[in-house]
Amino acid sequence: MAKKRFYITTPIYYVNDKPHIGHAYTTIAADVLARWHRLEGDEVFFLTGTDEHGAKVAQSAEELKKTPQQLCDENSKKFKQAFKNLNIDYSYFIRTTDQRHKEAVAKFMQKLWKNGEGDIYEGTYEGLYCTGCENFLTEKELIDGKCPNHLKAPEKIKEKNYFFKLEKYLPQVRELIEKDEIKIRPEDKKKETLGLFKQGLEDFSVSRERVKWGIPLPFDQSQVTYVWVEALQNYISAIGYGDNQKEFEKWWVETGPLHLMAKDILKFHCVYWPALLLAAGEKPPKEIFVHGFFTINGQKMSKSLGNVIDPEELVKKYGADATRYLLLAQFPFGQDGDIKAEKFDEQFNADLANGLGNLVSRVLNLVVKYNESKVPERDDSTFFVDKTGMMTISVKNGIVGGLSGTTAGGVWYMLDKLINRFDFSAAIDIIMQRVIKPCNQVIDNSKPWETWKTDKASWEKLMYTLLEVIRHMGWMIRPFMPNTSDEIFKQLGIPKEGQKILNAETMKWGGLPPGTKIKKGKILFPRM
RNA sequence: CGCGGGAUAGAGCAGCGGUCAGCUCGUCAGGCUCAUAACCUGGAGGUCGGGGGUUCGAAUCCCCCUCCCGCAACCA
Repeated sequence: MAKKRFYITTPIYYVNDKPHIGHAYTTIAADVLARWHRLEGDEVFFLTGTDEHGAKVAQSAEELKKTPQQLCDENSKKFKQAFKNLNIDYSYFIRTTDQRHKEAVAKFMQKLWKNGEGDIYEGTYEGLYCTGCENFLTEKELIDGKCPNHLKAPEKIKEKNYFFKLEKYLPQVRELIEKDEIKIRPEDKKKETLGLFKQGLEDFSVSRERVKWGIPLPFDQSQVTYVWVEALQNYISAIGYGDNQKEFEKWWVETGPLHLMAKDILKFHCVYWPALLLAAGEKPPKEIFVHGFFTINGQKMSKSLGNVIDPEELVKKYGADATRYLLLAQFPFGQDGDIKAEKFDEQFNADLANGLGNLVSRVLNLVVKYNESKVPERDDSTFFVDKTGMMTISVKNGIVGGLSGTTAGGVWYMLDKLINRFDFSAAIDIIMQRVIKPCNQVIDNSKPWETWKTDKASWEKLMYTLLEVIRHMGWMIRPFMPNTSDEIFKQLGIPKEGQKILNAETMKWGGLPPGTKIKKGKILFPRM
């Protein structure tokens, strides 16, 4: 666990929509990674924010009789609030209407333009324009050749646009991806990206003439920068591009970003963005991780189907910690997965109430009942072996173990490996299978409710071990469930624990001082 | 042949060349009573979508087929 820097981003979310479960999912994952790295002592910059320009926002604002800026302010606030409710600890929340971002974009675009010598050229954009929407529509959006909102056929219109010479950079970007210098994960998403190259990619327009709500091109004020092109630049404007070279060097050049996102915006991030950066003379992103989509009860999540899950409802029902846990536990992070509302209740009860919560409760209760709430003396000579002969909880080497045949420290080792591989659901499973389950087994086999009377020495060994395992577990779940982690430490009587950093010292066996007065508190997760 | 993914116990998922194919939920039968009607033990339940091949050995690699799903400039 070397001390290093970690720069992680989520996409910035389009304010024309209120936060839904997908936004929450990506952001929670990013937060877990950020927290994990902070625990390891890394210096972390975790960026998220809102994307606020474009015709759609302007249009919605008009319908609501508001200025675009008003609408953006309101909706951006909703995202901030949603993230606060989910206990997201970002370093910086960028808004593309921030002055700083606008200036950075102007500088970036100017660099691409280079007084007409650069990689931007004038061209014509032709599309189907609906005067009602004041927007271009795609063929796909039309119903019977008509705009679905205004029920009339759009006109074919041409406008002057500036285009980016994407084709010039394609070979270079492709090579960078192939060599993993832009590391796209999971592997199948890398394949999918390379597939895009095979299918052919064309230069794309970077400006809009008719759209007013946006950032003007520095070299042609009559045009506004295409939202996507400008939005991508948040990743550099937020860390000082153009106005704080030192910070920019530190995070972009020396550290390099990990862009986290869902697969729908793969092309923008894996192709367009690196190409734009290269054209501007900047380093391409270091790593891009693309996760999957939800389906709800087997159906695609969409507003028109009305099956969108509001993260607020989940938080209201389960609390922030459990919501974070449940979302990440559903399926492997890199893949698509189906979500069913009943499954949340099911897993909440199984893992959190009956598993984690009940374990903490039963262990602390034994201490309250049979040892006057005091942590017993420590005894490292014991280790417990379950029926199959697997070493389940080992204090032999002073560290929590948990896997047959592996060295002590197995659980920590695996957790670190899995989280760094973005395999959150597997990491969660390790905690359930290798920590909580063995503890329950050991308790049942050892019958501490009898031995406190008949064999106090072995009772103490057992109980110290269990309490110390719970302390470790408090650390293990910390990135996923920070509040619960705090609460566990508090109940163990060591509230300061949560302020420490995870390292060889805190991970060592025996961090819980014997004699500590535990404070059995509220039930962590009341059953649904 | 547009690109990509998937098909494994009743349900949801892991495994991706080699211990009896695992886990969670459900189900059946026991046990325990410290705990949030919780926990523990055991059982039933799978010819790993179909066919062919490679291999000493395949759910795992290759080929073909069937069926689902996503993407192809709104949207995590």
